[in-house]
Amino acid sequence: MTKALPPTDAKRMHEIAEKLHSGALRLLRRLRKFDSEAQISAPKLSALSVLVFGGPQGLNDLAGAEQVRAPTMSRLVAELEADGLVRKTTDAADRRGIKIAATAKGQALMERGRARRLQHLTAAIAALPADERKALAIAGPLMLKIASQ
Amino acid sequence: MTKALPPTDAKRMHEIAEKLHSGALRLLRRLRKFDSEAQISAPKLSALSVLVFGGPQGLNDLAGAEQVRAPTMSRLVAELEADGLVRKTTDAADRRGIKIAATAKGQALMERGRARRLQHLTAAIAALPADERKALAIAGPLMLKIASQ
DNA sequence: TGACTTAGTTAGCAAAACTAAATATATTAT
DNA sequence: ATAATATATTTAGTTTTGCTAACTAAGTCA
Repeated sequence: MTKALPPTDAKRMHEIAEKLHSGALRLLRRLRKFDSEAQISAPKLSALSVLVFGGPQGLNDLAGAEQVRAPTMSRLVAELEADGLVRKTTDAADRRGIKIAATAKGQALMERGRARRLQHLTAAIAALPADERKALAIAGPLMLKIASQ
Repeated sequence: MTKALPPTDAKRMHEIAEKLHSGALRLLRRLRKFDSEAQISAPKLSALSVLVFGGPQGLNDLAGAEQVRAPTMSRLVAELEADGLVRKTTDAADRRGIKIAATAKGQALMERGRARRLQHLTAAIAALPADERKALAIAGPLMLKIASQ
């Protein structure tokens, strides 16, 4: 069952990608369980999260990011705005467009969930040997870099 | 703006956790955009994903994992079953329970999305310098380990 | 045995998500 | 100026989600 020959470069890249993907997926899925308050639906929470972690953006961009049609996102944003979690401002340069941004309240909401997740993740990391911790310390910023390419 | 003193251990752990968390989050959010087919609603896709990547399980476990009540999951599973993506078998040992498992069709559906995501991730990884790639190769399995604690 | 617990389902209902089509308004191109 | 395009919203409708309460069936306990 052991590999007799060294895998090709392409194979190795793919294997790293595979493991990274499933690792990230499973980790976040696990941490998600510690969220449990929020008082806000999944689609709205997801949209708010995009705004908090990805910065202010227009309606179509946000709809695209969330893979919904514009009217759907328009409603979600209106509801988030009614809850005081988001603010809409008309773009001065192009006055058809709006800029949707998370309010302090919206950021605080995401922050509370994030804090709970981080509490558990921090504990897990603290229990690791130093070399493994080191690898994770490098990997975090790297994933971010890949994500923003 | 530079740190005059070395941060405490607790602070370092927390910072690693922070970066890892946001890195994983942003990376997956980015890769998610390459999904775009599926033809299945988000709650169902998420449940199916749990089954494919987490293995067969009972209704209550699945409901817990997805943070929904049992009746809701019961219906979602029934719909997935009607689509041939999932199979229910009664547990021989405890005949109240059922075991819900993804079918080959269900696995294939997830696999297609996964393949598209991996294609992009592999390309990004291949473009990295060797040492960074190395860190990611270690981080993937590590995140998985943390997730399954 | 009979009472209790556990796993899952069914029924009925309210809320939410999502869509296409139509509309208002601003911008760009001819 | 006029037509075409782009951004966002409203309307009107369907579909899906998700809940509680009530139920069936199987296991456990005393």
